[in-house]
Amino acid sequence: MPNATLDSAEDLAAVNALRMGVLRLSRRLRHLRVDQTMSLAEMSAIGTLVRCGAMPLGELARKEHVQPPSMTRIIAVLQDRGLVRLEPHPQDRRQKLVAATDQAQAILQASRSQRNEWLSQLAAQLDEDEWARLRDAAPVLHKLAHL
Amino acid sequence: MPNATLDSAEDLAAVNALRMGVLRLSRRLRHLRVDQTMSLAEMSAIGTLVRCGAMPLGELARKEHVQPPSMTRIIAVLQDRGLVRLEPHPQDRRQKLVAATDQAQAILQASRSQRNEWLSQLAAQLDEDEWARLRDAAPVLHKLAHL
DNA sequence: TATTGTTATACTCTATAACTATA
DNA sequence: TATAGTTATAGAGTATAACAATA
Repeated sequence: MPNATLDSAEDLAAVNALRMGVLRLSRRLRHLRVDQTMSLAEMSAIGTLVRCGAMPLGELARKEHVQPPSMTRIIAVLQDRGLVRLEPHPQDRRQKLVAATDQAQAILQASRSQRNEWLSQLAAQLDEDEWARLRDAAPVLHKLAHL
Repeated sequence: MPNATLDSAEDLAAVNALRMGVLRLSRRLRHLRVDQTMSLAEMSAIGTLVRCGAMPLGELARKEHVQPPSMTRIIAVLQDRGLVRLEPHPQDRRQKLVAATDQAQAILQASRSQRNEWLSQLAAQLDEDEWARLRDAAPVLHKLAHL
């Protein structure tokens, strides 16, 4: 059942905290990224490709909320590093299917221990209740970003 | 009591969702900002000044997690628009105290109805449980960004 | 004619290094 | 000598507009 109103003072305060928290955290994530040679946008694109499978460049751009020219550049970098490969679309020769390589999958896997280390340091300063709230909200954030 | 371990598969999955959700949402927030003429960094700086009161430029830069030269530029823009004023530090003539003006406070107030409208549209597509999770996590996100 | 993706170009935001003024 | 802030400069990331190839 959808939430229709959402106009209490508490909701508004939460919205502000959410906005500012996301902004500041994203700025810090930029500096704390595990693979210093890969940008967040590149990491995110690879993650989506691994999770959802190969798709045309335009569709990936829509999923990542960037314009097609921006995705063209992101993909060019990833292709140079052997993390994605481009395949012709079987029915439409205008389109290019972008697919993550095995190496991309391996990099995502390898970075997990580093992510874990960084996150543990940060989360050690949260209590169990705070961490549980983040854990519960993570999939909703994800959904919100796609609405 | 601090959370020491944080190494379960569920935790790792939550970390990934959190990272990606924050990244994507911050990208969308950039485009959905209420005052199209003001950047998120500018909004955030004003919010901090209104919330915490006047402070030296360097301290504001640390709070916002940007370098001093970046804050110099942000403040210059805000000063041109009459949203902050610079005052000499009473004890140390090297420092400049940055203070939000009444106009800045008024702008924050005026943008609230617009924020509400945008958020309502988005939140109408979440159910009550999802929205509650975001509400609970917002202050933790805020804290996490400052750790 | 409409659509997919690319190229050319410019803008925004941020950083580092070098500098000035003050402590 | 160390610190607060500024100026100059460069880099990353993204966008819009114009273009090419295909539907």
